[in-house]
Amino acid sequence: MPTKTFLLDADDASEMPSTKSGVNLEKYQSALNAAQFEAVTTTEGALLVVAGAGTGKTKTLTYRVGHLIESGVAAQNILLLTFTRRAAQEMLVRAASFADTRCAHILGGTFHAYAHKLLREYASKINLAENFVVLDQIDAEDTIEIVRTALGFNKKEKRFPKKNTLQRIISTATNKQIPIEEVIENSYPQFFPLTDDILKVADAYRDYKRTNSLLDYDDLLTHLKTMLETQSDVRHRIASQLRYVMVDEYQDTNLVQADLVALLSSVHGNVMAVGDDAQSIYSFRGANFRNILDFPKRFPNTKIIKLEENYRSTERILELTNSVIRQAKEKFSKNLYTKIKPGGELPAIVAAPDERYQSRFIAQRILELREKGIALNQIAVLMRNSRDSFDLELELKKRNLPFVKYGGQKIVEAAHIKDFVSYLKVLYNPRDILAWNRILRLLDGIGPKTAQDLADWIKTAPNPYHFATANVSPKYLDALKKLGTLLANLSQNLSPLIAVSETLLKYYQPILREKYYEDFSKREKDLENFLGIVANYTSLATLLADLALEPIDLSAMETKATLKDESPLTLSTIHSAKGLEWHTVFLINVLDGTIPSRYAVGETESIDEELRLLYVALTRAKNLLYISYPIICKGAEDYFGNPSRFLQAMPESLYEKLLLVDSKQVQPQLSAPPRQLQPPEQDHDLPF
DNA sequence: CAGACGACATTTTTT
DNA sequence: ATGTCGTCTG
Repeated sequence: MPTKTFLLDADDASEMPSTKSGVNLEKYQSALNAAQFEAVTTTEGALLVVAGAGTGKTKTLTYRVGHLIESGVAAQNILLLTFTRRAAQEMLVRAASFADTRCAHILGGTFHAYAHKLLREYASKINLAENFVVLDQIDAEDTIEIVRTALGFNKKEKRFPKKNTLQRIISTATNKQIPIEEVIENSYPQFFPLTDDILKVADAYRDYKRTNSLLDYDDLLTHLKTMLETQSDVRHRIASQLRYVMVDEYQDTNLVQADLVALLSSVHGNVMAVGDDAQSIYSFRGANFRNILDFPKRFPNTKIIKLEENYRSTERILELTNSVIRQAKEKFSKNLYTKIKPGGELPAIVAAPDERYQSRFIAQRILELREKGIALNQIAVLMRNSRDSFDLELELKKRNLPFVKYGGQKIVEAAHIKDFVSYLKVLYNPRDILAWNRILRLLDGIGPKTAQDLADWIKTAPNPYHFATANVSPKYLDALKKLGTLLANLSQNLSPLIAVSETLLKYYQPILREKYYEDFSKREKDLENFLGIVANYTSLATLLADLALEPIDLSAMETKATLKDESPLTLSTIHSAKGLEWHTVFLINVLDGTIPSRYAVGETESIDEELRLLYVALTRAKNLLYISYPIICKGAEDYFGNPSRFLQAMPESLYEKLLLVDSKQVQPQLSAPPRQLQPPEQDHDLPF
């Protein structure tokens, strides 16, 4: 007998929180200012909160969750989309502590993670294998390489774009929702004559993903969007459940994500976006700060609330940051002010003779601050590029200052971790062609071609672990059999996961030593730490999904593992510092060409984005702010670096200059001597 | 066809 | 400093 589904409309009348009856609003009123309070209590309809840096954006979201839960809304009816999982968890823990433990159970996470969850659930609705594989960026590049080679473009043209360029072109087109031709024309004019071939690669890549059930990051969003657009019953089911949808960092969403927000909130229409157009720093990922301006157009009758009172920074810091954002060509109407932190120390601009001096200055200043009782975890060093801190890291290690670094290479992107994870992937999904490809090439005598041939066999083999039935040369049959038997045995019993991993590590270790003989011990330590992460998981599926969707910073893992007592100092890229704050912030390498990045120079739009990036960095500081750059930079040849053009445009009254003088080499002062800083006592061990 | 070696270019930021 | 490409050898 055929069964039909009858969809009931959301029953608002009966589910409605008994308006504010059970909620003690005084608690909220006393903790929030008027604008924040309004944002928290405006629960119905569309709401846009334009929140300047440090104006209590997170607090507002946190309290809003608390308020909804205390009003009787069930946790599974609230969705909070954030930029990182870290951000979501922090908010939920906070909400749980002041309001109700149920706060911890609301739906949420990143767009990608939430999309992933829904797609697993509804995969069958869009002809997607339930055990589809999520490709991280490296996987995506490797896949593109496979189709590129299959198309023969690897030898044909000398200057054919490389796999990561191809990946970027394709991804940019998706994220900005523009044709690939346009991306090439705008950003990669040198490849314009090859447009047709690039399009062929893009098509082949899409087909390859579809036949092999592979989804890259962009697919997670676009597949969900397509599903919600075309399957109205699914959309209705999902959106009915989501009575309240909240989106953090809306200025960094792209068009696809904006569409998703609309689709997810299409039944109830209770959607809140929080963001700051002045802090939009992800245009390279398709984000457009104009999205936030378009929000009211997309959702008619949007109520707009502005948060402009800053609680984070001192008046001196705010004056400087306000002047920075005023340099933007596209102006923003924002006027941050402070009532509670008047005055303060002038921010300092530090011209260090070279990078070594810069590092010594920072290390020494941090030690002084610690003496004064500022905890290390209240201090951060920020930089434009992850590698800008290498010299400083050496200095910090030398002085035994513990630090955690965020940004830069992700643990799963390191080749040896990727190798190891591939074994796990093959256990999870024996048809994971990409993972097979990787681990097969680790065997002696198997190169790209043989690996590809074997992968083709695996695709249809009745038992992919049973290589005896494959038609392979005896040269490597033994090695294959050994691998196959190991995997077959492990797949019989996947728990405990940590035991499986240890067995695999034993198998992989000799390969690792052979392949990376130059630095295998460092890599072995990485793997050891990685097993520590694995130990927290019981489900292989969850582990693999988390690795793809919430990549862990390699060095963060490394340092966390070695930390003992003192809570560490933070080193972070500006991008990874979003939403965070510290008592003291150092921003290093503020050079023209670094920030603004030399790749951004030329276009007003990208220069503005670099300026916003600087703005984000400076607005992280609560009390002390140091901006530094080396005068002499090292490269193939040493050269004179120019301070960032943004610094040169700052009014001189808003900062003080700091000149570093080595205590051993007292130099004659040229003009009025700025404040001097004494170098460390133990400088005798420095190479001067 | 695998693997080693040398030339060459190439360097953001992240889910 | 690193990865990628082409070329050569076995």
